[in-house]
Amino acid sequence: MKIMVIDGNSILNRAFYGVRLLTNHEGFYTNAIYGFLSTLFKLQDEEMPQHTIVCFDVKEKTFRHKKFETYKANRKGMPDELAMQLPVMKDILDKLGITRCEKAGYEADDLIGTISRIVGESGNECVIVTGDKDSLQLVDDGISVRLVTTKMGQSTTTKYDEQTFIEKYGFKPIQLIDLKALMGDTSDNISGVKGIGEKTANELIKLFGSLENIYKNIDSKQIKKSVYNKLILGEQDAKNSYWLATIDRNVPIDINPLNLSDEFIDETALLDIFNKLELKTFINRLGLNSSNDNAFEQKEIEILNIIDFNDIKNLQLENNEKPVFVHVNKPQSAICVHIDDKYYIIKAHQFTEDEWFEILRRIFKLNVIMHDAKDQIVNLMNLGINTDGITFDTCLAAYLLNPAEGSYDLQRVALAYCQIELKDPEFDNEDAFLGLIDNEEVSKQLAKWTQAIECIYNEIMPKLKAQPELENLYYKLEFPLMTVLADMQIIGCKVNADLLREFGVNLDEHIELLTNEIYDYAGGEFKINSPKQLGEILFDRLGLPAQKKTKSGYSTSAEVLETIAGYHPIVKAVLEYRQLTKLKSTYVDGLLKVISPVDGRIHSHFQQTVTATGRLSSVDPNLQNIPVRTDIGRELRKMFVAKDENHVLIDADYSQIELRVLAHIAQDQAMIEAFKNGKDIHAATAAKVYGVNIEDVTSQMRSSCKAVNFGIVYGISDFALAEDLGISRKQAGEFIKSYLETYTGVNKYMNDIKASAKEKGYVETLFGRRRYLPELSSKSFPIRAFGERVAMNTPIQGTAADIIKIAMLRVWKRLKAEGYKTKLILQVHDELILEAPIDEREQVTKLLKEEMQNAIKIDVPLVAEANFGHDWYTAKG
DNA sequence: TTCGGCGTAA
DNA sequence: TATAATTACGCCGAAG
Repeated sequence: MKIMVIDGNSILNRAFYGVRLLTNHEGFYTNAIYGFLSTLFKLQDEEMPQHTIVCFDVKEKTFRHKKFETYKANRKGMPDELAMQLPVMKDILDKLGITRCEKAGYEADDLIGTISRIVGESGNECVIVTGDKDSLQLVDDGISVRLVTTKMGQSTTTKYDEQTFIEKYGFKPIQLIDLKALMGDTSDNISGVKGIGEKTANELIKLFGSLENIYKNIDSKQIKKSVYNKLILGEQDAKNSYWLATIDRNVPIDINPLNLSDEFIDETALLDIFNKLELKTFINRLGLNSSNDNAFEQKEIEILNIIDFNDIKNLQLENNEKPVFVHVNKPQSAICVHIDDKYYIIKAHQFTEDEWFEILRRIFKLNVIMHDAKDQIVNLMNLGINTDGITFDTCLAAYLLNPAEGSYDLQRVALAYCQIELKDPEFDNEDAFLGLIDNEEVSKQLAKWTQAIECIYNEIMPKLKAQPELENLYYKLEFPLMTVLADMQIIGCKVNADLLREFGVNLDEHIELLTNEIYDYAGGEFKINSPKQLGEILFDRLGLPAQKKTKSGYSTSAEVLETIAGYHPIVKAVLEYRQLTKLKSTYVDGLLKVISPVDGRIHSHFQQTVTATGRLSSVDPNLQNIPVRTDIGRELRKMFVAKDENHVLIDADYSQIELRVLAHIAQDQAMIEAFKNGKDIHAATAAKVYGVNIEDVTSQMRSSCKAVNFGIVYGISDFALAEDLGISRKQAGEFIKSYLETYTGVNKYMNDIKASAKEKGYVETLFGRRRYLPELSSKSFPIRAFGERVAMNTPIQGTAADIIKIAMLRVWKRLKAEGYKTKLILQVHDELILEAPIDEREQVTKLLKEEMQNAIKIDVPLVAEANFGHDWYTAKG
């Protein structure tokens, strides 16, 4: 008989850190469970044991802790993402009919030691599975260890029996205890003998065999004087360490490993659990799914390489209502079209350019479903190909179902929803692709990726339908918006490159002067942009008072430098240097790099599946953080210009959109009233909080209230407000208190939303955009507190994002429908920028303000203000 | 390559 | 108890 004993905690840990974080769509983490079961099933297949036992540590202190308080004292608890998986893991094992073994006061190692001894002594075979080398001491006749290691996400196991152990280590397994007694083990906080490391310990063991024998022969000439001294000094440590490192093989365990009943597998329960966890591979693996709705997974992929243009015609691609799954590879040079159960592979190099365009034209008339279609739409539209056929994007849907994932590339989504592991493409650039072009692998890989899209679609559709508001958001807003964003990306924004270069030269001159000035003050050259070197100069060499520390040294942030600017002229110079080099490197150089040589315009990518709140983001370059607050920074906006003298930029931005949204969501009558009366909200707030007439509000009072108004939206704390306003924490606390007494509705909303988030596990915007908040059930206070702030902020920021997206879509549609030449070119969270022919300016401005202000009806007016000019600097007003 | 520190925007 | 404001992107230096 063969028994397999698994160190549950050890394998679960390895699985957690070895498999990247996976969750189901509700945000419940599943990666450790996934990894554990993969390992378990793989080893069961390989070893074919009659029975499997999984041992777990119990939370309580063990007999080792009781004797030595320091034992494993430096161990940190499990992260919450892992802790939440543990009880579910145990439940799965129970339902699999696998014996679990736990005993208070003992570690899993001791249970394994005992079980393996009993099995070994009975003449049966025992295989131990663990990720912990300590257990190797248990290796004996009939007892082997499979040591699991994880490298780059792949787990591999090495099998040790007595012979292989001796070959590798040169001594017997049991002598590992002696070795550890000498060299110690930092991970368990076992001291060993001070000053003796791995090398000396190994030599001693090979010479004397055991700790006991070393001390018996302590006067032997074979021991060097220095080692002798260390051994004498550390004798007690060595003995204690020996005791700690020894696994107890005589635990009074509650099971009899030689008489285990046959495993009963509770299929119904397992099916339910795996469905909830969205771990479908295990459903298939265990054959739990008799109805077999994943027929396509088992089906051989039928690949048809299309090489003759006439074949395209024969495909009867026209007028096909059925969904067609399409995947285009990265250099747009091959496409896979999946209809019914066939996969058509079409490679560009086998056709003339005209033929290829015609093929694309036909394909994208079909009812096409893709993953991450926006960049493809951009490419196709640039080729003049109509993409109206595209009806669904699985990437966008995955984002809406859980916008906090961070990344939604096909590989990740396929793994999350279908447990399909797609290999990295071997041909993601033109050369590599041409090299492999006729390789059958290329076709196969394309087909597999396309198959994954179908699987995701089948998984995601019911989930989207189950949330009607989200479904509505998807079809009415996000999906159509994708085309708007593609359009914006194609049009881009014209940049005056000459002016930009000139500005850069100017900056360089100033930077040069500042650099020399700083070197003079510092008494030598150094990298001013290195916080490390700068910190040493300022705080060590010049002896300026350090304020804050970071993980790696002194903080040199602008905030810190400003407080010490009076002490030494170098500080001001550094601050100015920072500002100018920032403008030069990030903006001047950064923007020059991305001006298209074709049209002299910048084509930023507006990303739709990045932020957790529903906002857009902008990359390559980021046009949502072009400076505006300082005069010198704002100069950059003069470089963003309308296409010629017959055009202007029109810039409209919402006034206080987030506070307005807050007033509405919180149904705060006082705040709603203030907005309805068209008052300056910060001044109105000050008047109420300070109890004065609005005419008597000082600029000081207004600015304090402005800070609180901002802070409230972020989930304020007295600490942060105190920092911001430069007042005491107590004062800040009282200030917040009187603010919340003024706006009681806001106060109630903040409490209610936290309670509701905790209860439901998520928060929503006005339009049902949802964000899950696993942070709220964390045991760690900072993480929980973060979750609460996010709960307060996301509905506000997210609703504002929804609103401007609605406005964008309507503006774009009206411009098109009413035949304007004006184009929507940029969005900056609460601001839209159009490029308009001068003669359309007035009408289009009216249209723009109208659509922005009427995007939705809420209990406060939405106000948008518009300006225009030849460049962004002027248009911003 | 990847990470920390910093700074830009809403 | 301990922590200390939301959402992003990009550059530099330093460590790997």
